[in-house]
Amino acid sequence: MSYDPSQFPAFAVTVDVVIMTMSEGTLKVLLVRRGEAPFEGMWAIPGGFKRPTETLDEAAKRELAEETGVDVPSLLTQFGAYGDPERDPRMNVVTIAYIAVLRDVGALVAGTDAADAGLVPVSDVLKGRIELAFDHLRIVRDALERVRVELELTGIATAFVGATFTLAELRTVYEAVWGVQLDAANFRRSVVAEDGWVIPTGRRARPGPAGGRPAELYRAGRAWSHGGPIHRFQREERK
Amino acid sequence: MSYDPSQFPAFAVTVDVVIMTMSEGTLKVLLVRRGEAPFEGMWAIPGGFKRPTETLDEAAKRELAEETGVDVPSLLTQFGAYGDPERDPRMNVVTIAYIAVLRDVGALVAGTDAADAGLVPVSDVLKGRIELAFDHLRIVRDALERVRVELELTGIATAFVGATFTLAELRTVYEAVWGVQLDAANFRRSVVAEDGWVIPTGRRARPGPAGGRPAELYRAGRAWSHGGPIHRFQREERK
DNA sequence: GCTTGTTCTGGTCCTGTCGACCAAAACTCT
DNA sequence: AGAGTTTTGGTCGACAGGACCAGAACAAGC
Repeated sequence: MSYDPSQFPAFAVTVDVVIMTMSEGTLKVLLVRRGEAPFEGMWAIPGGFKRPTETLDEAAKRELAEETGVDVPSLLTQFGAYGDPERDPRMNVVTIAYIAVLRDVGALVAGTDAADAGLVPVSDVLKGRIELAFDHLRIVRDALERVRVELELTGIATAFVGATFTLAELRTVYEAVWGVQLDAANFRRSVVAEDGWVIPTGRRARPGPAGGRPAELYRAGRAWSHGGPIHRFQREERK
Repeated sequence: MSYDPSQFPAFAVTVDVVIMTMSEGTLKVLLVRRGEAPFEGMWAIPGGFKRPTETLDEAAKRELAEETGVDVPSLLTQFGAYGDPERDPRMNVVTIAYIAVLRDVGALVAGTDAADAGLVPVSDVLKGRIELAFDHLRIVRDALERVRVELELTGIATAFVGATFTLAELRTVYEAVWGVQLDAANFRRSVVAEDGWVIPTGRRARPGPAGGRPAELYRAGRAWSHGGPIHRFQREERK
């Protein structure tokens, strides 16, 4: 606790944002291609320096806006800090990592220069099929684990889908994030039973190319802070 | 993503450790009294500067050892980063916050200068009966919430008790952290049913001053990563 | 128009879990 | 010995969750 304000080790502080989305039924993460050394040309999580005048949350929000143009993120959660001495070969950098969960940002990404930004399946990153700069692999791993927990504890699931959605869409979120298969009927019962979480709009969705009965459209109700309708514990152990 | 290594805003990076323990049946937090400005004489969470050569986890471990002498913490978890521009009036300080859960450290604290370290009930801090320096109140609040979640998801409960313990001791941990009342018989069934989590030693504990049947002594088995024996969801809603 | 295929919706059944409650066991203290 | 206390073990009922089935509502093909 010896505390000398004039003499302290200086660090660079950055904010990295793991932007996750559902696309084509699988969980994807937004990556950018680095234009400079070190790790030039390699994929990385978007991020940048924190400014002295802003809070960490504000910095994350700014980085997200700069990268995707999304201004009001439905979910932006801090989940970890990384400060290993050798994580950046140039200097001492401590980074604060955030998760942003967005509705499909495929259009946004396509709008930017397609060469330096892309949506990549999370599984490809975890399996090492895509190598990331710095310790970003570890950050993505931790982010996924956090999303898995958050999915059970909070209303984060609706952040993956649009303003209105079918229960089948919502179900694919759980299935993709947890890597499980859920019974459509049972899922429906659990979600609808949780009072006030999803609100029927009365309208119906257009069936997909394969036909099928049109699904009811719902919109997100209040998000709870504890205890979602779907739990994953037994599922994992038995699988 | 413009990234100029030679020109970046410099920050001080500190590591703060919220040390929690069970004492006299209630949840307590270890606080130190500040000896210097700002906030001189006020209670604060122990912490200090991160060194450029160590990782964040190592820094937290070092701070914990310096403060309590405990070298092998049963639990030391990073749970948040705080970097509001005005959180330290002197300069830009980003702090990484850790939780350390320890078996009763009352003896350790008594060993140090009693004037500048003390175990304080967490509830007193949350209710504002004890004012903390910086944004440490918020940090303690977040720490408690994290412990509550962790208690359900991991084997953290055994970190609060000693090497061997009775199920009644373990039950008071859940009751104190969650603020609930649990049925002793049901608690026992749940915990013992979880295979391999607590291991009976065959020995028995001495009954307390009020007498009563002597309880079996257990020791901690493996800690699981997901899905503890006790859940709190319905409990909270009904209470 | 009818059939087939697909998807969503609603229902039943069954098992396991969890809380409430009760009773016996094993100790201390008077 | 008896009262009080705490642990341990058991029963019972409510309820949630998963497996499974059937009907409803659409598209596409013949």
